[in-house]
Amino acid sequence: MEFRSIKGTYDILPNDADSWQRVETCVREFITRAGYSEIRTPAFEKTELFTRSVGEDSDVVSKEMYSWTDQGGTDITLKPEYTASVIRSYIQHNLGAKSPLTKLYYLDNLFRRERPQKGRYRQFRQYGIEAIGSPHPEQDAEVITIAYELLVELGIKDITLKLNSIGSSECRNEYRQALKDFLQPHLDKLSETSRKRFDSNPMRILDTKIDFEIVLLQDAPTITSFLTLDDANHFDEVQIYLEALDVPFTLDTTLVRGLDYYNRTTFEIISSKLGAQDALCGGGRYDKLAETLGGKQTPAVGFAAGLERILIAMDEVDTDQKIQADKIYLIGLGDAVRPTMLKILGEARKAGLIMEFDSLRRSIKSQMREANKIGASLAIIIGDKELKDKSVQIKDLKNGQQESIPIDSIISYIKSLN
RNA sequence: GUGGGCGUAGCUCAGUUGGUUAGAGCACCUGGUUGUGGCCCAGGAGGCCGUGGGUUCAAUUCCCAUCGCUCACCCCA
Repeated sequence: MEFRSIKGTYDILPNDADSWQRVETCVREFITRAGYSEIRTPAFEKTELFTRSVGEDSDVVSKEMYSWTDQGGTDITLKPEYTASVIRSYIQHNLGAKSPLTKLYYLDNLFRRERPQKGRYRQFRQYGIEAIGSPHPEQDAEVITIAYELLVELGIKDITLKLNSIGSSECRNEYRQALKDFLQPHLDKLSETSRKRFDSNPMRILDTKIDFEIVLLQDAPTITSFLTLDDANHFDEVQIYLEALDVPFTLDTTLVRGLDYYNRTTFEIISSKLGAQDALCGGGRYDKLAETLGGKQTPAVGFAAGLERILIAMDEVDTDQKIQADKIYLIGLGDAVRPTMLKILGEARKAGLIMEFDSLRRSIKSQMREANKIGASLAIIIGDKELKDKSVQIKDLKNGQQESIPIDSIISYIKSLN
């Protein structure tokens, strides 16, 4: 085969498109009800938007971006995540001037060049929301609740909400030092990757999957004990409000997000139905991002959820409830009837009827089989005999009853059936 | 970038201790008398057995390479 879809990309065929549409519709309705409006930004942005916001040293920027220099010499990158792009647009159009609180959502394609595996693709779809303008913990709680309740609404079971606070940058510096002090004596026993992280990004060591290190880290200082009073209060309030909203969560002091712009609240929702890539969604607060991108100081909180992963998690759920519209199949016999047949088709569709016909000039038997296959409830048959006396046969495919009616009354006849 | 698993029909998979025309189920197409579906019956189409090389009288089968898919590491949604 000469051409196939590129590694990490895939076609959504008609069969799967049904479930995609159901999920997308559900997401849009749910989020719209919560008062969030859609924003769509271009598929690519200046590369620097991401290097600056996501972080030069992050995995996403350092090795996963689809970047190129265009013919005009501009460095361009296919969006690997949406938040930076949304904030760029927020600043560019001065949305903050229209309202002190801006609530946005998106549902779109993103691109990262990673090795594909279960729940991870190079072109993937996310939906996400951003609440821009409020520094207060009730906003964190609302955002988290939307993430959680939407998954529940989609029928996904066995999900766990993990919550943490990584504080502000000041206390993170202190914590980073404390963590290094703690690990220093054990440095020679750590894995190679952990030793590298010791210098570059010690907090990532908390993500380790090595048993020995997990045990060792049980006694390590936790970020929560380094939070400033304000940070700690904020975190406490988030928890109080989540309880008020009846959203169950578990605290996880090892939850360190890979994007640089987060501060204070971070969270993640995982599903046991997925493989190693078990995060259905993740997000948190990012109060400094707008400034980083040259805007005014603007607190914000949001999350992103992977739609492929949601679809995988939903697979266990029974989603096979096909909406069966009342289809009509138009059967023509012989060359002479064709103009009349197409006239019927055109008028029926203008009248809002759901009608299909056979363009293969097949036998009546084949056409009847086709009518049955597509689940039509009625078949209209027109041949030379009918053409002569300006009538058609209408057959009810459920009970097999068939009758002859005048060709002019097809639409009114069908409408009278409902 | 690194490792494991897997590549036979559109799909799910048999099979060959190396030996003539490579199979099944589902799906698809056409028929089962003159112009009527669903069940049933009959027939049909569709595979360079992923690709290239090697061993052999003989390779879909054994060996090597390569490509692809997949899962995992890393990181993330």
